[in-house]
Amino acid sequence: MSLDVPDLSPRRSQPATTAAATASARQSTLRESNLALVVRTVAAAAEAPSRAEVAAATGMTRATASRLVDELVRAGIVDEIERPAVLRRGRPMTPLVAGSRIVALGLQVDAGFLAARLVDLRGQTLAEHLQPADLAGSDPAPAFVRLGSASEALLARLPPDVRLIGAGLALPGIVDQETGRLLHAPNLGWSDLDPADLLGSTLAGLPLTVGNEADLAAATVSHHAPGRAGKLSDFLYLSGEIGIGGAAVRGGQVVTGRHGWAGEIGHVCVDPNGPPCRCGSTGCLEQYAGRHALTTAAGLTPDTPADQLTELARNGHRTAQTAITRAARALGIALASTMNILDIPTVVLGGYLATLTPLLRPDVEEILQGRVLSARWISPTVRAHPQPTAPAATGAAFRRLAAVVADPARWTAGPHRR
Amino acid sequence: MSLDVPDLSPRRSQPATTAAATASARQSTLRESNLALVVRTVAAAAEAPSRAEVAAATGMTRATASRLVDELVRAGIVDEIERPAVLRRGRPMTPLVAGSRIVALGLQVDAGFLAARLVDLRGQTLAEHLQPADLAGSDPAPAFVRLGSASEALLARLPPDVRLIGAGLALPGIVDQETGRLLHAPNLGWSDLDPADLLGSTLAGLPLTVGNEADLAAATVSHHAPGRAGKLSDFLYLSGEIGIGGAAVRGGQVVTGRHGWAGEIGHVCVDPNGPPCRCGSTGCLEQYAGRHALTTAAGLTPDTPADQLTELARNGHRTAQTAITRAARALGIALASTMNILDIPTVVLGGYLATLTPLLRPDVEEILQGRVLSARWISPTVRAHPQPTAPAATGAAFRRLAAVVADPARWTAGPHRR
DNA sequence: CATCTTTTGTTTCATCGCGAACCTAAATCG
DNA sequence: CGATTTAGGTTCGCGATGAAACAAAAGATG
Repeated sequence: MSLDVPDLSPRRSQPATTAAATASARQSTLRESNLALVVRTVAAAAEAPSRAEVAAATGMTRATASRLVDELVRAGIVDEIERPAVLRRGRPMTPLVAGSRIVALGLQVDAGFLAARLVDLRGQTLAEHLQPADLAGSDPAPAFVRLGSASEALLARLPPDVRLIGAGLALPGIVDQETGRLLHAPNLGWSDLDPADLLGSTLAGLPLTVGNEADLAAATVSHHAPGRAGKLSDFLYLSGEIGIGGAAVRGGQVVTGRHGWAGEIGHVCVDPNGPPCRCGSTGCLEQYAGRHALTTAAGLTPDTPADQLTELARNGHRTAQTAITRAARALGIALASTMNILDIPTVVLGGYLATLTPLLRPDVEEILQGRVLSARWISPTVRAHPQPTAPAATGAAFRRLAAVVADPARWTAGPHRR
Repeated sequence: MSLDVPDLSPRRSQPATTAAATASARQSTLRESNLALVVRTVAAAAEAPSRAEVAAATGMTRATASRLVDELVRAGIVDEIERPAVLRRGRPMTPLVAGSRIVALGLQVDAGFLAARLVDLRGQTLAEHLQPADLAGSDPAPAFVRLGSASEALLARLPPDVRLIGAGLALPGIVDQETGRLLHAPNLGWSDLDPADLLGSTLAGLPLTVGNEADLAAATVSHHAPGRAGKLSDFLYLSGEIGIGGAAVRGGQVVTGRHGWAGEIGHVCVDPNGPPCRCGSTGCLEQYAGRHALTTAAGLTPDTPADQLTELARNGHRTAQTAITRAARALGIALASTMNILDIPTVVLGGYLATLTPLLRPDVEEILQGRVLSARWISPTVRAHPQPTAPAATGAAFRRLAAVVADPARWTAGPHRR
């Protein structure tokens, strides 16, 4: 079961059908697979590799690797860059990197801001548009109109030779993966709306995928760029502005679940007799470690920044300390349950929780050590991952770009499939 | 990302390596993939298909399907069976089924019994050996010796033409997937031992995989036979004799986690102030809904059978009713957290919990409806799945046989790889 | 400075696996 | 008995990769 050999088995991306009615592999499938392997290899490499290095890394002959690279270069999915000044003996190589003319649009709607960002296959931001906005309880339509015109402005300045391959949208709520509808966003007070529809004509014709904010933010922790893995490939991710968004990453892939509703660690029950949550349940983690819950428990205004809370606690502010201890305890309990379910002993805290990590970590790790079944063999760890603004917008773009890495044949000039 | 096209990408069975250093696909890979597809198709089919039907189901030409089937028949992985009496017009077909001469040995050690079972690729039990045993707190060595001689007896009576492809062992505890060691089995009181070593010479040379009992029992819920999916492909599974074993199944695959420690739903925290658990934590689900906890709370002896408990509760036995309500409440809380993490709204209760399901279900489902975020769109359901004796032994055999379905080329006469 | 060595990348040809078209086998139907 | 229908085999061409020789472009060396 663990061969180091390619697996031509059918994709299980959609719910498994009853029978094993999946397409067989043919010669062209072989080529598609190897094209994808070359793109993955180029994208994942720390240093721009040559054709020969790609061949060595993949086990292909130089001939095959070269043929495939040529096709990818023609399609703009891989770029040849200037050869380096430092030369070794032998014919100088032609360094290969991911194509900078393959671009996706990443969008994010948050309770506090709107973001639109253009990202290329190398993971670099070409242009972005960020604007603060107080959207909690607002009418959704104007927000999407604003986001649409921001996108338009970005796209207008795009050089003519880039290929815009799609758009991704991150939303802080429950999204239906099939239809792309936002089912419920408690912090915004929005329910059952179709973002693709509300964004309107701006993005007409551009394929749009909608996803959960925490899931997409987590993707920027696990990946520096599309196809380039970060240091961590297995971790739980918690982020939150008002509530707590959660995601689980396994093998570098975000665990979205069949409908896209997995990873809601913020609504793991800490204490069934605890305070009521907006979600209708009681004692959810969010009610202890959410920003709102935390600042309120500390006797501060809801929008007190995290570093101020940290400073107060460090200077002996008793209620602040109690609130943080309470949050740490809740985090420990909820994360322990999550780790027992998922076998992922690493937690990454993002957003304002990243700032609080030094205060939270000792208590959380102690509780995890006592409550996680496998702690005796692998000690659970908590770490912070400070994010740039609107990481989920980048993550949304990554998700689209990852499709090019996974199946580049769809974007080459080759014979069109389906 | 969701094409109905085979995916030749490398297996991610082992932890993702840093770079994308995976083998490229070659012609032989194509063949291996299509061989596997044929085996899957034959194994999954409800009615034994002909070569032509295999071709139609997979999208291959009849020529290709026929070639591949021939090779599989030669290797004994697929069997041609007698043509049916009822004939249609045209040349009669040759029905194909999974090979009955490919056999695996499934073993299970439980606190209450030992089991050894020979299962073929069709999922049928060829022979089995079950014996009661009170192993809690016992010395592990004699138990494995007994299991070894039971296996020996089974293997001795095996016809000479069968191919024994391996053995699987189910244990009620934490197992290290890499090494196959049992790290900790609280109900047995065993720690850190090597089952392959203790089973000794009997199975020498036979590859042995060790797995968690609940994970393997869940595999028999999701699959009727190796490669033949059951009705459910996404569910949480709970079983327990003394404690509660848990497993999560997603897309027909048991979610084992990176180290094999996932799915420990029995140790999700229901109430941080609850009773202490053997695992070192407090308020685990097991302490409310485990058999021991349940019978004790009902004021009965620990080994009271489930149907007797049911009868008492139905006849108005107050403490029995209270105990069951308490268990249902705990199940609701723990399962709600699990569902929020995994996006799997179906629970299957096995073992003695299956018997109690009629009493538990109303309360559990009501709590789930209130605590699961996605319940408004998909209502969580609880169902029972009564199992035969030692289901995990069958599951352990299935796991080995599934390797043949996944990669039949390793068992054909073709050129040996690696 | 001419030549050797080394490494990259290309070209040519053989091999292998699948698809397409045609052919044979074995049954029912008329 | 021949026509029809369906299962399955045979032959040949195509496409993709591998192997090996070749061409290119640099430093190393005398």
